[in-house]
Amino acid sequence: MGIDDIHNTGLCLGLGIGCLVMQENFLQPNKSSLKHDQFLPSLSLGPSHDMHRSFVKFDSWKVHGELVDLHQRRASSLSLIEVSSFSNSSVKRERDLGGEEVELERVHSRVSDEDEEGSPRKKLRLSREQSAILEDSFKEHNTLNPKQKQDLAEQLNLRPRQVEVWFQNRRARTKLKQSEVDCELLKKCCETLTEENKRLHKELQELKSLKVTAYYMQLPATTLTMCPSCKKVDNGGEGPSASSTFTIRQKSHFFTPFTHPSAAC
DNA sequence: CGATAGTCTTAGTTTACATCA
DNA sequence: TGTGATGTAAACTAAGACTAT
Repeated sequence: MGIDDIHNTGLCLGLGIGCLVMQENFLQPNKSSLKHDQFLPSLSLGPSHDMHRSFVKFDSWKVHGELVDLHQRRASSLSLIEVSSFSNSSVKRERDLGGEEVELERVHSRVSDEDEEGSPRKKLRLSREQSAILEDSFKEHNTLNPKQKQDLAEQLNLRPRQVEVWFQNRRARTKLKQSEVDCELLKKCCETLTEENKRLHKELQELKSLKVTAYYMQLPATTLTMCPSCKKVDNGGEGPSASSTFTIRQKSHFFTPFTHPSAAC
């Protein structure tokens, strides 16, 4: 049973609201307390990164000062940060937040493929310390402004380009993980709907057989509106048109009462 | 107000390295 | 111990959005 089948159940609206409520709660977190490593489940199928993107952009500007402190503290506790750069780079000037220019290393793709000897690039493996500091930084904000990038690169003995790439890949991994979580939620939602659909089909069959029995026994139509939960009989129906009376009452009376029988009576 | 260049991000891909059967 | 398959992560590319000039 796929997602398309959910729409075919004819029941997805009611249960879908449950999902939407859940989604709404997930998508409206208290943003100021949201941690980047605690991603909230979401059933959103559309592109949802725009809101998140604008949020993290704001966040990265806001906490810049704290970030530097955090990293300085962390680095001071480490005995050694390995030097892990392999490739050449060209130098370019990038504008900082305030418009002042900061000299940054700028790596152009093909240049970085070769080291000084012109041999093919060696693949960098970040040390544990480097990874830990990058993770800490990512928890603070998952994007970097040029100044933050430069500071982090200096602290880690990496090129700014390497820091930038690490953040790009880290964001991609986070997104992938979140997709997996979303997928699991959708699966569970689908299973729930399938069960509900089966149950309702079964009830429908029972009601249909009850109706046929009543017709052949020539019982009054009002008998058919008896609630199966509380056994009360609704006397409101009148006239010989047993089937139409029953149909209308079935929809209004029997749909929710199975989950909340007392509320129906 | 439209054109252009520069920057940044994402999605997808390639590639080097580590691990395991 | 050597080797191929596989997974992971660093690095790259292309395209689109946005902004400043």
